[in-house]
Amino acid sequence: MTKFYGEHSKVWLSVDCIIFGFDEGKLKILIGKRKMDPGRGEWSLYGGFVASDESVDDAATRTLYELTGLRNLFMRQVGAFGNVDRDPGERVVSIAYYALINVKDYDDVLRVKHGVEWIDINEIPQLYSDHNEMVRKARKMMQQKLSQEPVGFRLLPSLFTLTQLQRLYEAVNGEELDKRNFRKRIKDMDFIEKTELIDKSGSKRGAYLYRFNKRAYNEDPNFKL
Amino acid sequence: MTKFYGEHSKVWLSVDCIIFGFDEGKLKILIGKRKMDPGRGEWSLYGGFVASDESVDDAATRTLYELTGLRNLFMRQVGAFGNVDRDPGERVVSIAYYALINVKDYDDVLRVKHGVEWIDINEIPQLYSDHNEMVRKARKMMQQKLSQEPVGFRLLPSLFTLTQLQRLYEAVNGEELDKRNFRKRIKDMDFIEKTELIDKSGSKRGAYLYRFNKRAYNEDPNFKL
DNA sequence: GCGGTAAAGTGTAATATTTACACCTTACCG
DNA sequence: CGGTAAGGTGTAAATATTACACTTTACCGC
Repeated sequence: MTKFYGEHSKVWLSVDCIIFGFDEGKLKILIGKRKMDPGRGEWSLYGGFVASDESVDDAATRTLYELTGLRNLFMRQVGAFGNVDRDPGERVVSIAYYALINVKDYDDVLRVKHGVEWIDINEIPQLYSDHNEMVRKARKMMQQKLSQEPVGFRLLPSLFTLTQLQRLYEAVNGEELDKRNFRKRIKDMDFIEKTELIDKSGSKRGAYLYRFNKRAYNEDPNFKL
Repeated sequence: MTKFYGEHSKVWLSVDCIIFGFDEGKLKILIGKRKMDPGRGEWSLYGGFVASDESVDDAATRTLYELTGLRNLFMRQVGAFGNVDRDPGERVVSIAYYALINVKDYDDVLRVKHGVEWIDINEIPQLYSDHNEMVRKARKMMQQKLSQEPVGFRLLPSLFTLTQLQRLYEAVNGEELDKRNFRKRIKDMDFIEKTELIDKSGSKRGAYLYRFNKRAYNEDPNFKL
């Protein structure tokens, strides 16, 4: 047990998840009221402890699966949060991760069972411990990522309209975009493919549905939004 | 001790430092031969353990100070590295940090005492454990940071020539820049101030020395390089 | 003292990118 | 069958980026 590093002290390691979703034209994250001490009843990110036989990344993947029932989510590490007194109970260092999910993929029964809710990213209440800081950093990193790689699609259904895509980028960056300029850029990216399908839920006229072609992107990754 | 989280297991936490310096027109980092088991004799980053009474950031600051004798370095977290078997001895999760220092500020006696050397970032040998991965990620983050904020100056003396500054950005980004275009951009940034001082070490003619004015930058932060 | 040398310093034109902007189309609904 | 609300489309101006070459200066060696 203490073959090499016996003189040093150990800490508990946890993971906390910032799960982004896009719904009703708004960027949201999943938070819930904490069900255990310390901090019972406070708004909090969903998290869990890192077990001795799993990597930190695996712990995050497992925690995301526990909460959402979803696998193969887009997930990135936000960073380690390690202030001595960040957890009111004990010394716990937490590694934050963010993930992108399509809200429609999340079974609402499961959501209610875990007691979490989708809250507009601009209306996050005070959260347990340093979770607000985690959310801020996650949001910055996620904004950055979405402007450099075509991962925004992970927040949308596999078929989406250009207006949906535009609203998504507007919500993420907090600024309105010009419709014609936006569509001009989309046209330059051959891996955003127009289908023959039409969505009539958003308008009387109906809008063409598009799809992200990952294979085409890998061949010619000229993403720019 | 186990008031709340007794059923979960704890881990050792360490910090590892990627210390960037700029010398002889090259971007370098400090690495040394490991002096302890496991991994004795392998090339490695400099690191240390996180103590029970210090934050992870504080542990990194302390470790940087131990190695360099310098305080108030520019330092950023790279992330947590948490594979189960990343350390051949025990379960140790490590938080990597990168720092920027002016090579001239580092006392060479201290450097030799710790047995570390400046190695060209493009010629890093195989390192202990997952340290190569840490270096790769640190380099990417540092490139990104230098292109968005005026922190490159932390790698230079407080007075520097435009050629030095250009060589620095060339080394960081791995591509040559056009001298006239580069200087045009510098002229647009009022917080890069020309002094009346002249450096004659780099040329017969001598070049004007410039200085970064942090106050001026805070008032008008229009950095673009 | 003078020619060679090596880095410092300087401007303009062509090209590419980004921005601003307005009207017609379509299909449902009452 | 007129009103409505979202879908869809092109051009010109402004801005940003790139490419490019010669003069100046002071030291050094002869």
